[in-house]
Amino acid sequence: MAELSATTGVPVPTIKYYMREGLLAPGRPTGRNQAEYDDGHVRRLRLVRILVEYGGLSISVIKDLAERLDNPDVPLYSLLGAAQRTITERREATPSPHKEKAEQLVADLVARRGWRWEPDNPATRTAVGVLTALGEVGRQDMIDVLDDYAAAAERIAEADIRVLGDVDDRERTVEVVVIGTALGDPLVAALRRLAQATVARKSFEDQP
Amino acid sequence: MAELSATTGVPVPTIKYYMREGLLAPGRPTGRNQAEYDDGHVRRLRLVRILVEYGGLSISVIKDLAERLDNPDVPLYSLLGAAQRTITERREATPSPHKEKAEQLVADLVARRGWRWEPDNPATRTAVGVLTALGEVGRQDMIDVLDDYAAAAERIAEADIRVLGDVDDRERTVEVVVIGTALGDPLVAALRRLAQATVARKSFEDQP
DNA sequence: GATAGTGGATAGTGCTACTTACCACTATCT
DNA sequence: AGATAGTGGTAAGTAGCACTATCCACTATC
Repeated sequence: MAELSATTGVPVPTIKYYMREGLLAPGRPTGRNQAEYDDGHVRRLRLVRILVEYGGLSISVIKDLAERLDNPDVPLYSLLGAAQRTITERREATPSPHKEKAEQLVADLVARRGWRWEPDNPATRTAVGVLTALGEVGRQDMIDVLDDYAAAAERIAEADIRVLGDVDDRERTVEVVVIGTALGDPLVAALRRLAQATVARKSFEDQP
Repeated sequence: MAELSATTGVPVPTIKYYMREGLLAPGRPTGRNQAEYDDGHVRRLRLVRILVEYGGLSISVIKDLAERLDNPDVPLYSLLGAAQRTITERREATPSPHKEKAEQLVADLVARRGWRWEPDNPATRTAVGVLTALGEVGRQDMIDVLDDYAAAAERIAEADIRVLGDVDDRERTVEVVVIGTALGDPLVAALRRLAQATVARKSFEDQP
């Protein structure tokens, strides 16, 4: 276990805690108080750390994900959907006229883009929630650029799926979805900031 | 105060708490135990709630933001930068060969896109951190689509700046930056998921 | 044979974002 | 005019989370 801790940089008590919580399978026992950990443990531990650190996922969500990953009866396609759904946090907006407008906006956008309309998808709810909030603070201008956001999102999604196409075995596929979803978000956010800094400077220099 | 609570949906004790923490200015006193709250209070309270709920910002970060917003001596450009930086969380990666590669990747990307190279920008650090993590779990394939991500990010940033160009007064400008940054991230993330669902289905149907 | 480490369990920690409880006082309803 | 609910202000308490510390009997290793 000391070795597992050393190669991943995760403290031993934390590893124990993850095992207790079911995020990490126990090692193969080689004696009364000895167990062996293999490469799978290292991979899983790294995955957990990444999801916690960059994805900001809670331990219970990761546990849920880990359980599905470890259960061979769960078919791949449902795993992919579940992974996506689990990672996305639900954000209900309280009913209001703004919410209805927001729902219409999302429905129209989805139709315009030829996307699937999935009202129960947490991503749909989050989009509605964000647009509701924008409506409530009167930021119509931000709602107006929604199509640009959507086009950009589609481009990202295409890249995501391209990556997925290259992967064959089950464990890896799910790993890519989980990591890609959890790490892609902060990555896009970071790149957005970097681009903003440049674009902003450009347009402020033009008219200072 | 009951009215303030009713129009925003924030419980009275929470409003008191926010005032104590300096996120919200006290009302104009009209008597020994009575005060008046105006539209500015409603706006600010909504802003705080949005940043907490969708932006996932901590109270102390929001306090920092609120202080700058309320201080007329802080020039606009520094406020914009501060807002961006405050909202972005820092994510240091521990030194490793992967980290060096990641730094090189980001530097190259920035150069390729003609962006400004800002090594101390938390967004740069986050990008490096994410790429380091990807390297550590051996997800080279995800690193390969970085340019698509960057192109999409640039498109989003352009939309962001376009919105900003339409705003004139100080308080509103900062509000747009803060809200746009804090709400844009989850919005993009949600749209990405929606697009993924469609794109994935398309490519899985082709080869089931 | 001393020391450090093991798997396993329970209890404790530090942090954050609120909530509760209390105060003296006052607006408002009846 | 008296009961009731609400006010601003403050101090103390709470719930949840992600660990972290302590303890245990035991064992591998120096």
